[in-house]
Amino acid sequence: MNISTVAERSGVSAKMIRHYESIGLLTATDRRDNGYRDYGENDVAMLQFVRRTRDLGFSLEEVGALLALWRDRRRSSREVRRLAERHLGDIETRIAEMRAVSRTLRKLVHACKGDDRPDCPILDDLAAAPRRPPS
Amino acid sequence: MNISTVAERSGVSAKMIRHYESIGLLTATDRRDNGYRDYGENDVAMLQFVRRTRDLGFSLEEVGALLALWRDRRRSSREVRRLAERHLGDIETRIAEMRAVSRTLRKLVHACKGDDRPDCPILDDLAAAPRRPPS
DNA sequence: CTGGACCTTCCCACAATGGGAAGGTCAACA
DNA sequence: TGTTGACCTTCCCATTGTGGGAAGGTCCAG
Repeated sequence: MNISTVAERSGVSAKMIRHYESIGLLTATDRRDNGYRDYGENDVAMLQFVRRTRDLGFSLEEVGALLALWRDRRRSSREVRRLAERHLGDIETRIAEMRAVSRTLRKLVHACKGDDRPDCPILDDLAAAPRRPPS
Repeated sequence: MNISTVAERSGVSAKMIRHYESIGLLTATDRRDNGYRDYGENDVAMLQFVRRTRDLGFSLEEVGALLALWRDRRRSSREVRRLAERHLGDIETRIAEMRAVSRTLRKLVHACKGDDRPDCPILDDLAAAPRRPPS
């Protein structure tokens, strides 16, 4: 199977497959006589795994770890779970930060008339940066 | 005022101040005879504005636009508000996406025993990627 | 045999930030 | 006065993940 076929079937672009191989995330696949990479069904499944894992926001490093655990029949689910928990924690932290930003922005947008005149609470707030407005 | 002083007072690192200048986000400041950049109080305020704007997640391009509006006494608050609204929309979209990821991860983590054994719903789910599990 | 659709590698770009090298300058203290 | 340490300057490199595109080889259908 050519790279573009496996790319389409897995949802990982050919560009990225080559890149993942080059950084060692994926073990290099066999080449045909003409130098073309040659993939099988297992590769489709593996790349789908990568794709899904990326979709859940895991870094490529984490994807590598998860791939290794996936392949390791003697893994402990504890390790997998720990990895997922840590990532979940990161996500939740980032969500919390973004929600704080979102709240602030909503207030500011709300306070701004949005008309032809220059007076603008948004700019005022940005200019008055250092002090934290009392929530 | 030297760059490290203005950096400390504004919360923008000296490295970044130089960088912002190099990409044209900031107009180049005056130099002393020895070639050192020289800053005044206005620059502190301006960099604080940049810092705060960055903290709210605006891109450098948007920071530039906001800086220009801030300086333009004939601006319309409409323009400022539009910019802020667009950014707010982006943030909210991203939050929604991350919350979906977070929900999925929470379910998976919950389903995984996290013991010494290899059975792991997390890996199972990642492997079964393509289909969307019914929520 | 030719053209279009593949494939290969290699370099460049992005966003935003930081690290660090190599070299010049300033100020304080012995 | 000389040295030392803390500044400053520019320049290049790394990060993270993805894509664009060039230059060149290959394959297949008409």
